[in-house]
Amino acid sequence: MNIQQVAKKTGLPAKTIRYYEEIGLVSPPRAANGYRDFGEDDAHKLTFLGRARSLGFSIVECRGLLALWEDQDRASADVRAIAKTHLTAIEAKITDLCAMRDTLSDLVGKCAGDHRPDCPILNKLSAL
Amino acid sequence: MNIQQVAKKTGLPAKTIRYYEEIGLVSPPRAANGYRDFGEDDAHKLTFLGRARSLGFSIVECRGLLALWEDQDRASADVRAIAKTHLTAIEAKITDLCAMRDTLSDLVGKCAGDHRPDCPILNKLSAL
DNA sequence: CTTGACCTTCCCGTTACTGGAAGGTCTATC
DNA sequence: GATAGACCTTCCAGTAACGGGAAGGTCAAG
Repeated sequence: MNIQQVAKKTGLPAKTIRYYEEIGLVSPPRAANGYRDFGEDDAHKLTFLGRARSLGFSIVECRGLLALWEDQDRASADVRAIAKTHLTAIEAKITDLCAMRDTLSDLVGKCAGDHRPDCPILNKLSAL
Repeated sequence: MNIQQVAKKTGLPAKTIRYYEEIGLVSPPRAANGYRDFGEDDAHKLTFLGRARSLGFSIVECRGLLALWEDQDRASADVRAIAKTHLTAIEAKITDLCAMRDTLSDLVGKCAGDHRPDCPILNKLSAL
């Protein structure tokens, strides 16, 4: 498979796949002409990576998950630990964003949004 | 005021303040020895920036808010527009993260997390 | 044999800083 | 006056995870 084909199959941009090769997440063999020649195993791995990334796992975490995925003797506890850490981080981010949203939503609600210069949003940001 | 003093006063790291000067958000005068010499106006501006950043506004948005803040003839509608756009982006991000959280939370709940290799998390990520 | 769609590598740009090195300055103390 | 330590300065590099685009090789079709 050439890179465009595996891109289509996995849903990842070709650029991303090249990048993943560069950082050692996949190592497709090369054809005689120098083109990457992806096998089903590579495609499967890339699909795995795409799913993990879409769940917000960082590249470092993905590397860890990939290693566990390929280790037949892994303990599910190790996978669960990575996922739990990530889950906690996501929850923290959600909490942060919700606080921002609440404040902003409140301010937007209070701002007349007309031609006049008086603005509760700016007032809040510049309050002493 | 020297940079450390204004840093303490605004809660921003000195490095960040230098960066804000570099990108033109503030322009403190220099003393004879070359040190930045912040006035109350600079400190106030930096406080404003810190608050806006803590609400998740990007630097570009902050630049816009700052310009409006300093424009006595501004229309509150312009401020409100920036805030609403940002609010929408935040809400989208929250939606995304909540979806990730739900999926992950479900998977973590299903994973035994013991010494055995069987793991619903990896199964989900590698499903064909 | 040419066109167009692939493929390759390489390098820069993105966001908003952070860390660190090399070197000048100020203040206090001995 | 020397020195130590706490400031200050600039500049350079790195972060996460790619995306854009240039320059150039390859392949299949007409």
